[in-house]
Amino acid sequence: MSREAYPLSHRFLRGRGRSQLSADDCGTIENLFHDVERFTTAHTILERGDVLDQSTLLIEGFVARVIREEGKRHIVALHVPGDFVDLHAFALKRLDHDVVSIGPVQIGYVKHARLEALIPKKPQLMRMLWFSTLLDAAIHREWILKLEQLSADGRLAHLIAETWQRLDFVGLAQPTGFAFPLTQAELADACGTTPIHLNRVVRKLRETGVADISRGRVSVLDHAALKDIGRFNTAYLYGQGPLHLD
Amino acid sequence: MSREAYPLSHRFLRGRGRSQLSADDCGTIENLFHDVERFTTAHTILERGDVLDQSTLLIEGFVARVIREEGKRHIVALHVPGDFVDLHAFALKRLDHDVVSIGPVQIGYVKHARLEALIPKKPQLMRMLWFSTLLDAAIHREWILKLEQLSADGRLAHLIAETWQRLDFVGLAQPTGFAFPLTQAELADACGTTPIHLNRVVRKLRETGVADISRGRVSVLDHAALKDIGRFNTAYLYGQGPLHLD
DNA sequence: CGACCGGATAAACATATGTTAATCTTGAAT
DNA sequence: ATTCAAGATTAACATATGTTTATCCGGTCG
Repeated sequence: MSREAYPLSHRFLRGRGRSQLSADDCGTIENLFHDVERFTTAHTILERGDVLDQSTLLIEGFVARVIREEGKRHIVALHVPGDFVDLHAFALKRLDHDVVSIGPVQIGYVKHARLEALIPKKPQLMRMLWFSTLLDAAIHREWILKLEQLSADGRLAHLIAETWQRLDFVGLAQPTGFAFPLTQAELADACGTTPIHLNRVVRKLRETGVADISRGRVSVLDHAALKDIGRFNTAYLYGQGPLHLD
Repeated sequence: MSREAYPLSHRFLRGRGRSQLSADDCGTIENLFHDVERFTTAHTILERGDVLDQSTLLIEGFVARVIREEGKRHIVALHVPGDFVDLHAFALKRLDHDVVSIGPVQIGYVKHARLEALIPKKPQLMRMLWFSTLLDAAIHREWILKLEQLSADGRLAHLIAETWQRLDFVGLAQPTGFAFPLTQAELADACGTTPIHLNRVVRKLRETGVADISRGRVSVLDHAALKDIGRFNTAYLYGQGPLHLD
């Protein structure tokens, strides 16, 4: 149904207030995209400093927002299908970070001029677009909290719990876990630690029967323990209705 | 001039694109606020979970966005005069964190209904409001980066450099430093470390002649060293024009 | 003037994490 | 099947940071 009707955008805000969009709005969004692109391998989609006249919707796969400094890579955000990855560029115009694909991805492009034209015509839709950028900011704040509060094992547990929940919003989580193509080095970049130490943590989670991360897949074995270690509370994701997981 | 004309809002977006607001827009903003409040002492202005029908502009002083967990306080954002502290509540409706005053503050309140009414009438103004929430998100990302990348001395140096720059945008920085009422315990909450360790760092910055933090004031002695220690690059603040500092 | 209190400073020790260097697995390519 | 490269794992050691406890300092109030 919605999946067939909106092949590009059916996951946008799913589980987080998509129902507040009218069928008309959903159609408007679906038709915004003038181009769709696929990458099968790791690829830098957008570069820091780029001045943009378009924004990017993630349709399939994972992308990360990355800042490189002194030979190191730091992941400051991770996106799942349905996320409007750099809608913020609509107002900011230039990027303060790179956007890179992790594993195979499919993305859609919208010209800012087309968004511009919607402001007076579709105020409710614009509010939902604004809302989606604020969800990103709420996730940013939670990452700040987890980095201030938790040590490496808590950070990894939190990342897993958050990603599982976000994938569940858009129908891509299984009860046993989820597909997740990040390498340990990339997980370390997202947790603010080193690959060596992250490996210690991965093994510890495995040995304690909490979760198993291997071959591009996360298997969650003890959800309660995972949420406890990561101090994960779903409120900041602003999900609607009952959650499938738990 | 603008200070007298807009006593509440003259600092909003100053140094960051305020010039893109028409005189009409500036007047509209100034007249949005139905109430102004002062607190002379530490005070919880808004609480996590609150459902809001209004948002808050910081007119004078400092406020922090705080998350309390397990007896500890974590500062996930810090605001300076001119910041629309919780404009994001306009779209999110409920808060995922507390907002607390640090030292004496003055704040103004706008009803969401009044903002709502502006969407169709003042599209350019709405875009600037959206823009201001995206600036917050850019700062969030930089905090994530600094927490992932830097150890405690770098984090503190970065916080000082960032705050100095943001205060300079709104005309509240001096060439020698700035008034900053955070205690060492609060600085620790903002840097993700303990008061004891933060004290070590404060002393080190003092002993090495980089900066002196005492009696509610930051004195910057060696700006180049400070920026270097904190890996501070101002680009993410999206300031306009030449910078006074440096 | 003295007492008091929040904040700052300090020492000693335990632990998480970083660093360097190597080795081991695994899956893809030939 | 063999080779190869990328990723994962391990060990040994150095260091930053956390923890606990105590002392010191400076302003405020009686």
